[in-house]
Amino acid sequence: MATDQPVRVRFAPSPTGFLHIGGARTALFNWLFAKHHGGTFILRIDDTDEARSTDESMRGIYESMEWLGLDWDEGPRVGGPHAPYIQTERGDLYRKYVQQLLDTGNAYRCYCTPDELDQMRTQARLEKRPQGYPGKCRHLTEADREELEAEGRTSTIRLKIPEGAIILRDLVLDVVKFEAETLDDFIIVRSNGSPLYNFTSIIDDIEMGMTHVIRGADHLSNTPKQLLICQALGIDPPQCAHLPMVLGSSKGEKLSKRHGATSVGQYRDDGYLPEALINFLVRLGWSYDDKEEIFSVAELIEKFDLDRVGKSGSVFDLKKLQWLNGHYIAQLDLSARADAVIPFLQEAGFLGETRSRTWLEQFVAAVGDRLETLADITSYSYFFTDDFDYDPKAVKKWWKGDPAGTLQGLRDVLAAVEVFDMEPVEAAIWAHIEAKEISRIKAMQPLRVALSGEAGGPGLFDIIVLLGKEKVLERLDRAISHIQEN
RNA sequence: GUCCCCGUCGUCUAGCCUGGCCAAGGACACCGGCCUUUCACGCCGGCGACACGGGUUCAAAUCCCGUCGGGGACACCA
Repeated sequence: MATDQPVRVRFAPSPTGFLHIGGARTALFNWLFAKHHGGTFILRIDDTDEARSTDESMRGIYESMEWLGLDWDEGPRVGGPHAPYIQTERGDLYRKYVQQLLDTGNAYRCYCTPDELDQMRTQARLEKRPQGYPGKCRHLTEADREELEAEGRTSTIRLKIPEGAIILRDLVLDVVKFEAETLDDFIIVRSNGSPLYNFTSIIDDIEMGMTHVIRGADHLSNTPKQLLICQALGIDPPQCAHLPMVLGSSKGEKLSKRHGATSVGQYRDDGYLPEALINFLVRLGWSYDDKEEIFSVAELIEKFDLDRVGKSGSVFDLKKLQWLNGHYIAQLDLSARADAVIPFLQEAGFLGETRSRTWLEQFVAAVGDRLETLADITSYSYFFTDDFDYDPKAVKKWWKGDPAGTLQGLRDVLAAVEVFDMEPVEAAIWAHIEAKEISRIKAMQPLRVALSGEAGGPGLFDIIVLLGKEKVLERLDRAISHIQEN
């Protein structure tokens, strides 16, 4: 537990699915911790469950981490002094530790079959006894073993749990005490010879020189087991820090699909910016002070540390993510914002006809800070298509009195504007309004509804200029006849 | 059931270690107002919490005990 050593931390997902929000938060905390302390951030793939692990998941995880900007100093694709970083590729590296455990009497072979184990568990449950392994094969003699093996039985290897208390000094939770007797002799090697997570994970942590293990609180009950393995091996374990859970609702449930999107990739596809997600995620369990809410990655690297991580679980609040996202989108300069928004416009089929880069940037500028997600850009469809309806509420409120007459007046004025630029258009409309002695709003809003179908949105002159003279007159004619027909 | 963790506004949290500065601060959301050609932004204001019960103390959100509530883990999953 040499805390004066250079920090080495890891994120060790199992590739059984996409990168989950909770996993991303864990990865982020590890990454920030490493960066803050000038240490090394390692990505390791804990895929000892070969049945559930897929290459696709692995690629998805890399991709999501790269998108978030969580680059790893050692790990798959980049290599490193402890390569390979994929557990199933680490061969029989674990074997010598198993042998040592066996030789020192800290582990033993168990010949119970899964069926027998299952029965014991069911029985224990019925009798309301602890459901852990009762230690049946713990005291087998050499002769017993030979007999069992002669029957053709294969064996798993279990760790022999000693007596006494296990004291965990957690960087987040402080001191947590476990009684060894409440743990059972758990399996560290399957009957087919492959090692299990609780074993490989801590062995790799040691092999790879991790100074800290920062992971979700859902791993807390694994920790005493791993500590015991270290103890049996006579090795100093890394420092632990258990992060509070990310919850899905105020009911305290673990975040799941029921509460909305749970994968990092989904948020990317929904139009969230990585910097917004990072900022949001970091505040789930970590705070800096009683004021600051918005942090750039650089600031986080400077400010993040484990001592300001809280203990209680936090609910994923989409509203707050949206607010942050809106903030970061507004932060983007015009060109970057246009770039960011293009894929979403394409996806919606709005960029079919050629639009000039200039037009696009003017459009994005007109939309301004009205976006909470990049995908929100598609709600401004009337800039791209004539296929829109008049919002009934907008119609009711703004097409009152003699709307057709009002619009006709505006149409005539606009038709007379030669150069359809902002200044002349604006001047013409102002002049018309003054001449007619009507209030601005009573001319502007009906016009807005006619051009966009809506009562809100970007500046009206922006809309007019962006649409162009032809479109504007066309839509005015359409609105006028619509009004007359209804 | 057993073991472990957690418990401040609806939500994220500051404060808790080192009791008094807290008739509990900020942020999101919500509500109202201002700004404005609309919407949004922004600004101003409002609503709103120490789970409960004991104890210690001159004084408790802060320390102690208990209760209740929530969660996690109890696999030849990770």
